[in-house]
Amino acid sequence: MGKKAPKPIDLARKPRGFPDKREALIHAEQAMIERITGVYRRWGFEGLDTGAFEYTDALGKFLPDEDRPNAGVFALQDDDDQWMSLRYDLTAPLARFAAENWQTLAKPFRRYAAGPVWRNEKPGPGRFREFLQCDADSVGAAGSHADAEMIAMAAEAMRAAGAADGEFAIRVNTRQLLNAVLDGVGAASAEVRLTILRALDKLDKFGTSGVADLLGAGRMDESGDFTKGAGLDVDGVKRVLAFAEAGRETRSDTLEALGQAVGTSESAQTGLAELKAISRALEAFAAPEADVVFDPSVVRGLEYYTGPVFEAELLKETVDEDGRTVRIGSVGGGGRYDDLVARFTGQKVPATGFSVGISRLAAAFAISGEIRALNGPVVVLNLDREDPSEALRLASELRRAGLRAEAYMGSSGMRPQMKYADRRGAPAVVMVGEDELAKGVVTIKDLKEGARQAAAIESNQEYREARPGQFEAPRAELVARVRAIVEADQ
RNA sequence: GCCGCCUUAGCUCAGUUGGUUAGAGCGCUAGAAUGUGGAUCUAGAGGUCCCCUGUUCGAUUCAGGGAGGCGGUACCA
Repeated sequence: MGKKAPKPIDLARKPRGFPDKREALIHAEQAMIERITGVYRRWGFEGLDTGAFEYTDALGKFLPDEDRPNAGVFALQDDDDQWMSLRYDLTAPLARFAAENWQTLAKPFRRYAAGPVWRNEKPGPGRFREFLQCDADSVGAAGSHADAEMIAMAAEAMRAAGAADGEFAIRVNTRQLLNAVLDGVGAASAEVRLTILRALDKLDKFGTSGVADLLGAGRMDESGDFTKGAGLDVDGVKRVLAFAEAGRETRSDTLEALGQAVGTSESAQTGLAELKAISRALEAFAAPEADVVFDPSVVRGLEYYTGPVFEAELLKETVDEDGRTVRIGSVGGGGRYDDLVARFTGQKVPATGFSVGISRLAAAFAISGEIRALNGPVVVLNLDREDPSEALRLASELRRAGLRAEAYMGSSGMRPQMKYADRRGAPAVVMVGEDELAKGVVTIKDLKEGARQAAAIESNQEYREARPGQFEAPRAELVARVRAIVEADQ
């Protein structure tokens, strides 16, 4: 009795979709944000941060008097019983800010923002309930050249985030053309129109036959679950598919193909004119042809987009450590939302914007093993358990010279201290014991070099005598010798 | 939400056709090694076999229910 540890009171567990992030991931995400906001700033956008919470009605949907105020968003009631929600994107808070400060802003108001957003949805690979977005928006900018600017800048942001030639594409479409097609097949009810749009959006996922099923009777997924379709007849399915698959290699070829697939209605003409204007502007921006494609199957969210819509897709295949291909797909998106600010001001304000999903992009890089562990600090071993002063002094000296260094703060002996340095990824270890103090030297061990040399050593005895990677240096040379190791290691 | 699969040591997983002491590899701790990380050898610690109820002389194993995880699908402003 009494030997076992007491039973824990609480389980250490974490809600799904709220990821813990270790150093390598934190650095990767922050570097990505810095590079992308760098692009936004260079294009003339200014920073604006807003708080995590907004009043629920300011976010537009999910009113607090509905049955489930928390569906989709995380909501709670303030002291005065008003419902507040954690922001689910950075665009809705921007619309609120722009409306509140409209009189004092230089128009168009061009701002960028980066930060966490929250969605109360089921998480999946690369999908979280708390994740980082990095946005740019122009509020008060009408005209296709403003949309084209977003698109060209999105491509540049993707490159800045680390996607190389051919590893991503910005896929562009416009709501006007989608409306033309819906009208063309006589889809009158909102329900059927929604179902058709959702089916279209899945072209890259399910292919032609899967989308044909969804446009017609319905589709069975691989677990046996059935999704009801839009109920179009054979001719209707054919016409929608002909439109969806009008995408061609080049933007001008796609425009030509679309001209035939989309008819002559007013919205068809408007949509084609939008894409043509975007195409012209993209050439002026010198956006590489392969970066931006026109793709009629792009739909995006159904709530607030009113004109051009676009999506940043990671084309590079992401393979996890078990060799399985993980589907990442869209890592960003945007479009024109001319009605969002009008909710607050009553007056129509044209706006267009773009958002990069930092967390998903970083997750994609992490899954395929591209995020490397960072070097740890130089560790100064503490060999005098009675008085650690010498170790503290040496570590301070290294820090003052700008090196990342720490004195060992635990209570273990030398072997565990070496092990600790190894597991921290320390480039070097500094040792000063009685011998060194007496001789006025420091012992420095280059851990990476040591491991390299030790790989060739067979016997224990030889290993013990070799002390690979280790050398003595005059105390005065401490900083210079350690710096040489650290710098060689980067 | 709906569908499928899964849950045994810190991790990855064997196994028990219902039976007495439930295993491996990795990791961890200690030692070989008298101030020295990785590799090597030796020893050791570590378990509510997810939870509840039922069937049974007996349940980690069977049945029902629940929870959690993974995947698909729906939704995704």
